[in-house]
Amino acid sequence: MSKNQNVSIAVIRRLPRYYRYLSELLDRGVDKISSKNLAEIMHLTASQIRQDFNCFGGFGQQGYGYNVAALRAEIKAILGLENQLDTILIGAGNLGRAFASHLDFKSGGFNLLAVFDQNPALEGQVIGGVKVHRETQLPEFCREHKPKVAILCIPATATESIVSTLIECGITNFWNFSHYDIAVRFPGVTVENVHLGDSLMTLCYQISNKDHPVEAEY
Amino acid sequence: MSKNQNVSIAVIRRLPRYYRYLSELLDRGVDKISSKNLAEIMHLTASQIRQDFNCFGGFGQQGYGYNVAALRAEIKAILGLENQLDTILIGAGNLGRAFASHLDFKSGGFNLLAVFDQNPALEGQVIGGVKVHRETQLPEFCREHKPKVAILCIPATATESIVSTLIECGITNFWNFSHYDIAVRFPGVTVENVHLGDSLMTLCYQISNKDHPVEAEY
DNA sequence: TAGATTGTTAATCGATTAACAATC
DNA sequence: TAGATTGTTAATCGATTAACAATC
Repeated sequence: MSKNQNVSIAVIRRLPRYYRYLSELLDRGVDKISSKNLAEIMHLTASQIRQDFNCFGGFGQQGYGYNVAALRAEIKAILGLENQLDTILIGAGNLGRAFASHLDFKSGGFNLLAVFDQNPALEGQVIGGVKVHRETQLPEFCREHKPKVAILCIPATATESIVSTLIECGITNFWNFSHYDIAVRFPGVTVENVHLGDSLMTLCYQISNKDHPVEAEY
Repeated sequence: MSKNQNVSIAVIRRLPRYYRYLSELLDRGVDKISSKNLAEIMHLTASQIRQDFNCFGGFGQQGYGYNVAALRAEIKAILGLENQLDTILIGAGNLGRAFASHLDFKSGGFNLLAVFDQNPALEGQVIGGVKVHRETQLPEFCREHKPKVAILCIPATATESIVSTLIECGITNFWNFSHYDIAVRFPGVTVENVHLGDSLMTLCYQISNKDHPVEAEY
C-alpha cells in the first residue's frame, strides 16, 4: 500500500484539497472518477493527479478509474486523520478564542485538551468546550496529559520563550500563528506556519500589480 | 527601478518574510547587510536572495551589500503596503470577529471599512472599530463607499452566492478563509486563500510521518 | 589598489507534463 | 476483443544554486 518514500511537500499540500473534493463527490453519490474528470473539476492535469496518488501506491484500476470512497479513505489514512492527536492551544486572545471555538479539530485529526494563557483573570473560563489554564501550569499539565501538539496564538515576542518551555515539556509539533520562525531557532521540530500577515501582504502585492497577474492558486 | 516582469509566485511569497527580517534589523539599528549574512539569518542561500531582489531591480551596491532601510522601503513599495485598500469583512462569526479586532490591517496595506453578516441581530454592533451591517445592505454600501477587497469568513456553502453578489458590486479581490475554491468558478478574480483546515491536515500528515520528514519551511 | 560583494549568466536540480505500454 | 484509463517512464519546464565578471 504505502510506498511513501520522500514525498515532496508540494504533493502533501495538495492532499487536503483532494480530500475535500473527494468528500464532496462522495456526498453527491458519485462512486467512481477518472483522473481526467477529477482534473477538470479541480483545474489540475490528469498527469499530476496520477503522479500524486502513485507516490503512495496504486489506488486506481486501469480502464475504470478511481473508486471515490476507497481513494478518500486512503488519503484520510495517509494524512493520519484518524489519529486524534492530543493538542493544547496557547493564547486566549481573540485569535485563540476564535480557533478554540470555531475550528473543527476532530475532523482535522486533533483533539483539543486545554487552552493556556498568561492572564490569570481568564483561568477557569471555558472556550470551545475546554478550560483555560494559566501558563505556569504547563509543566504539570503536560506531565499528566502528555499532549503532542501546541497551537500558538501568541505575539511573536512571546514565542521563543514559550516554545522552549513546551519543548522541555515534550511537545515538538506546532501549528504556528505567531510571526516568529520557530524552525530557524529550533531545528528538528515539526512546524506548520500560518502567517496571516504575510498572506495579507501577498494579497496586497497581487492587487497592486494586476498588470502582471500571477497564476491562480487553489 | 522596477523591472518587475513576470515575477513568480514563489518569489512574491518570500517578500513578506524579507520585509519582516529587514524591519527587525532596522529596529536593532543595523544599517547594512550582505546577501551572505541575511542568508545565514533567514536560512536561505545568498544566491536566492540576490536573484529575488534582482527581479525588481538592483537594490544593492557591489562590495558593500544592501542598505537595510532602503531595501525595506523598496520591498514595502513593491508589496504596495502604502495603498490602504478599502476593505470589507463578510461574516461576523468567531473567526470574522477575531480578524476584525485582532489583525493589523493598516500595516498590511488595508483599511477596514465595515463588517457584514446575515444575522440581523448583530446589526449596529461595533467590532474592531467598525460597524456590523446586514448583508442585504451590501449593494448600497458598495455603491457609496466602493470597497476594493472582501475578506470572507463564512461557511463554504454560503461562499458562491456571496462572491457573485460581491462581484456584481465591483469587488474582485478576496482574502478567502472559506473552504471553497473561488478561482475555480470565478476565473479572473484575485484570491488569496487561507485554508486553515488544509493547513491542519498538512500538520497531521507531518506528525504522522515523522519517519519521512519533510524539508523545513519558513 | 585589493577585498568584498553585487548583478547576472550558466549549471543543476526538482517538479510538472506528456507519452505510452500495461491491463482492467 | 476493443476501449478506457491507469501506472510509470521520458521530456519539458521552471526554480534554485553555483560561478564569475563587473564594480564599488
